[in-house]
Amino acid sequence: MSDSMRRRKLGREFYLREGLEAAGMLLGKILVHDSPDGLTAGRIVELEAYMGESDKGCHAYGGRRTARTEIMYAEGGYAYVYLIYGMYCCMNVIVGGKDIPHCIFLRALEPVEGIELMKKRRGTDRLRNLCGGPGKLCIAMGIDRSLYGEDLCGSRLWLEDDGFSPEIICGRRINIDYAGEDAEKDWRFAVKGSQFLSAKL
DNA sequence: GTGAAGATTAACT
DNA sequence: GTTAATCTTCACA
Repeated sequence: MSDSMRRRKLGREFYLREGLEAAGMLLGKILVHDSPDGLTAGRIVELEAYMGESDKGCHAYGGRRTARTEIMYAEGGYAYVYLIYGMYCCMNVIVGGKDIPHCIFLRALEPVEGIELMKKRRGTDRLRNLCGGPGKLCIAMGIDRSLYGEDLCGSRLWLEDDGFSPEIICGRRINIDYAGEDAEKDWRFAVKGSQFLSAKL
């Protein structure tokens, strides 16, 4: 393949932009986790933007700053991993500058590397079922809360650009009815035509 | 210290 | 379409 297909790790500067711009840029990028069990990687095909203190759907809405949301106030380029419903982990990428708690919630990945390991972790052979949802992708990638606050410019968990520039479609975010009028915002983004989305857009 | 609610999923009817 | 599983986090006392 040509040089443009070579993957390169995204640097700190990539994450220092506001949420909606970062969302568009992150779509189609590759998430890589070098775990003790092996390396897994997946292309981001679906995500949602959470726009900080003014976004009712965001954990940092209204300036809420607790042990859990603390990492969102750091500068961009860190992982925000949390447990939901006592059973599943979800992963976010922190973007924006220091004290600007924008984040990108990863909803679905397309498996790229370490697929056998993903199948083993998920207990299924169906490719489309490996990473098609926020909880699923964390299981498949081996992401848990030990990666809370992990530096995405480090060597355990990071994002890569392989030159792929997807056609982007957008729609309303999912399952945040409690967010009132902010639940109406078209802040969910996906790669058009991908077979790996968590829900129809 | 106590209690209510949740950025989900899979298995139901 | 509805619901149980399951436990951390946060708000209040």
